[in-house]
Amino acid sequence: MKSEKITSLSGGHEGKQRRSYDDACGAAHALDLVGERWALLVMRELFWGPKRFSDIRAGLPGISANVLTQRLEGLEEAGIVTRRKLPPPASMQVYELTEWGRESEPIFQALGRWAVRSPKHDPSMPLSTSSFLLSLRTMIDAKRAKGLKARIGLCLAEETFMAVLEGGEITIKPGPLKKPDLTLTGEARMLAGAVYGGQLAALEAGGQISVEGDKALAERFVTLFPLPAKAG
Amino acid sequence: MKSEKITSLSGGHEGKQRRSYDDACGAAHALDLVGERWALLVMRELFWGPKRFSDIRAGLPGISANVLTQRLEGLEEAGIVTRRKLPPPASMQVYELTEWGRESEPIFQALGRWAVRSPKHDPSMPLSTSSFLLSLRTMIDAKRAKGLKARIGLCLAEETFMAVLEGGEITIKPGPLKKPDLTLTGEARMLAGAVYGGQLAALEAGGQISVEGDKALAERFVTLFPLPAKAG
DNA sequence: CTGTATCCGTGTTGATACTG
DNA sequence: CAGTATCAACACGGATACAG
Repeated sequence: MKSEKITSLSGGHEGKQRRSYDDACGAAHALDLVGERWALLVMRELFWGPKRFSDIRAGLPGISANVLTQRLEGLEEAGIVTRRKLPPPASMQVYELTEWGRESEPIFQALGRWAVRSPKHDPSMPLSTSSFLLSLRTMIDAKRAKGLKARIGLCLAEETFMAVLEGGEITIKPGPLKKPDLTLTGEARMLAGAVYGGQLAALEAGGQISVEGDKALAERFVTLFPLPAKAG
Repeated sequence: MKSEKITSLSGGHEGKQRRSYDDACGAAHALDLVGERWALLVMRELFWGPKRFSDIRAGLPGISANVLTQRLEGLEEAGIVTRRKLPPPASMQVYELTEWGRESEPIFQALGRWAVRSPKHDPSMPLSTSSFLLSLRTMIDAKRAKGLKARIGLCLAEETFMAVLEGGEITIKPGPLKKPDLTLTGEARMLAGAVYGGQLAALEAGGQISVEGDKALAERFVTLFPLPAKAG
């Protein structure tokens, strides 16, 4: 009878045992931490600030409540997510990434850069706000963006973000931006169509997105995110 | 009755249906492709050249034959792995990564760099040859290695690899190296102890690894791979 | 010897309904 | 809104049997 390959990652704590790869390889350990179904996507939804249970769920069509509960517990146990109760007036619970959790961004970038080259990738599926913002930071071409300095407001589904272009990088924070050079408004999928599908003019004409401010900047902005060639 | 969220990724082909996240996000698509248990680790085992079924299994303690068969089928279907039959004399089947499959290396690097900072990472577990080689390319500090040019033979568990240090990078290929500056021999876990645990001298003295050639180079080599600080 | 297929016990996942 | 309970379907891992 062989040993059961069930190593407790919870350190003595009498909670449920987790399946482990029992492998010293860093990548294998990463999968022990975030390799379960939905785990990485839950983290993705938390990248741009704390969220409530239901708001996380809204960005993850298909996840069920019990699975989200389990993933949040697991991520909290691993030190990737913390849960916080806002002070009494609002008195509600939110989840947010720890600092280390936020430092997982390169994982998403590597996954995204590689997978969009898949012959099977279908960009017409639903896209959450969080995914879209992450994709901008993933796909920006530093060479093309170098020398461009701009402050851009992004309004997606009732949420507002400030994007700052500088030194070939784009940084994004939640919240409104004062006196932006440009404001883009629309659903994530539509803005993705403008940025990745070259449909800026058509989508604006069709009213699916709105472009306020420096139109020339908008035209240039959407050229900064080239998609890599498909594999195969 | 809701739709079943079972989207065929196999395009009309009447094979098994796969569970999909139905999400345009690149990272989500990556998980559709390689998010199943063991999939990434199977890829890891194929990074340094074609392997047979049993050799893959040897690097993955805990995987069962039927699961490995399923993963290889899935990876082949996704265009990540191909199966090839060697010509009649040897007449056996091997699996290898496609070019696109090999380009997934940054995913392993991002996962590894992030996860070794986990408070729960235990480097004393088994380590496959493939993992160790991948870790060298992941952890090398370009600044420290810059200006160092060397050819190093690595002999791990009956397999030989050639590592070439140049321009702050290390490239690794299977096969023996003619007239290396240095040859390191030992099990992956022991060599890892030398490189990451600062145990070069002790392990050599204990006979667990052997160092042939330029000893000063060996001393310097093991300082090129600093581990990042733990999180939390 | 190298894989593949099938059976089976168990654990994980997900849809629905339900509770504080 | 934020989860819990329940149950059915599926995936996993072990064993074994089979095919080239």
